[in-house]
Amino acid sequence: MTETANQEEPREIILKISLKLFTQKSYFKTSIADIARETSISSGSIYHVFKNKEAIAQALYDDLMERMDDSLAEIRRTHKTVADRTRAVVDLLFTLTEDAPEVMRFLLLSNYREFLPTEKSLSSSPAFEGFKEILSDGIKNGDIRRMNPATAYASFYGTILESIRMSLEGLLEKPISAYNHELWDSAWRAVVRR
Amino acid sequence: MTETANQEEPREIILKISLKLFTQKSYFKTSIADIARETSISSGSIYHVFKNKEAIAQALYDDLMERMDDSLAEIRRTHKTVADRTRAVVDLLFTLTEDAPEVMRFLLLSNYREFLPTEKSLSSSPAFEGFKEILSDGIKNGDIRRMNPATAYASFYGTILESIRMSLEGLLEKPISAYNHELWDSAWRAVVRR
DNA sequence: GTCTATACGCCGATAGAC
DNA sequence: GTCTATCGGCGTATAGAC
Repeated sequence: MTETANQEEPREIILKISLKLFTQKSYFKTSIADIARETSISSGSIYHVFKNKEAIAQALYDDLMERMDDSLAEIRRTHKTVADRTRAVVDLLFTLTEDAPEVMRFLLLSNYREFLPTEKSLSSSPAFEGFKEILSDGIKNGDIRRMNPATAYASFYGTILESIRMSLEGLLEKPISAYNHELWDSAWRAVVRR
Repeated sequence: MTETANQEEPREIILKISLKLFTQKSYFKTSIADIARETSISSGSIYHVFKNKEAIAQALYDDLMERMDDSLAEIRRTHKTVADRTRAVVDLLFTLTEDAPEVMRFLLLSNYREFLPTEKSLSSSPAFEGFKEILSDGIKNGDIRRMNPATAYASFYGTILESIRMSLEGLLEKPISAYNHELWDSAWRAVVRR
């Protein structure tokens, strides 16, 4: 660490502001000049840190996904049953929705594949493949009824992700965590064995 | 009708090609020059029909939503129970996904609110409000268990819309209609009374 | 109502001084 | 590693002939 503590690095400032702007006005309507103005970092310096505009979005995506992967690993370590693990995943996603809504906006509403054309769709990302696998494990061990894994995923996470979208759009009266139990229960009913 | 029959009007040609391009490469990466080339209509003529690029997207959206509204009205007329109506809605959406995937891409994957900032989110559109209402009716008459209507919507249509997204992304082995029964059944389990 | 030609602003990216 | 200045190109939209 060559920096004095408490000083936020330019890279982090740029990423933070870019996430805000990309989710507020969309990637394509955000110019480097916008980012320069809001960060008080000149466009020249921005290009010193990132090769181009797309590289900013890519770094954002990589950072978010790494956090998601870490959280998934933590969940696998601290929870063992399918019910507990899915509950923890829902907790994680709802907590993110409340504490870092821009992150969920970026993942669910920004259509990031338009500007990161090499990235996979959200449901094919490593983290979400992990979420799928939790359900597949449940089919194997009988906690979840015999069904097509894709149907199980669409049912369980479709419910959860749609409710997050609604929350981000301001369509829920209360913070989404208030519906945590009810939504998990509803999603679980769709897949639970009897 | 001042046209000889069988001649497709410029407006319709422009809309058809624009829908294709907007969903293939996204609205922001599609230029008027692209549309001019693919339609063999000059950019000058395109601007004669539409005030600007956004007006093309708006016309597309309005046309799609009008079709959706009509289909919803038809469903209400020809089906009476909540189960039958939701089955018909799922049929409608899956048929659209197979026969006019660009339409579903536009509605579900294009994030149209980025370029049509005055439009509501899909789940707040008149057609989808109607889909919601079908579920609310079910809560009233007892076919659906007592639950928050937003939760019912997220559960039922979250399942259906997520599966459509997966189908559009090529993540399902078979055409989505092959999963019609299984998906309706799974979505229904989440909300049905007992 | 169709075309060609072009104006003009915006924005990503670079050059180069400090 | 930060800045200012600027280039080059693209893309929307318009002008105006036919």
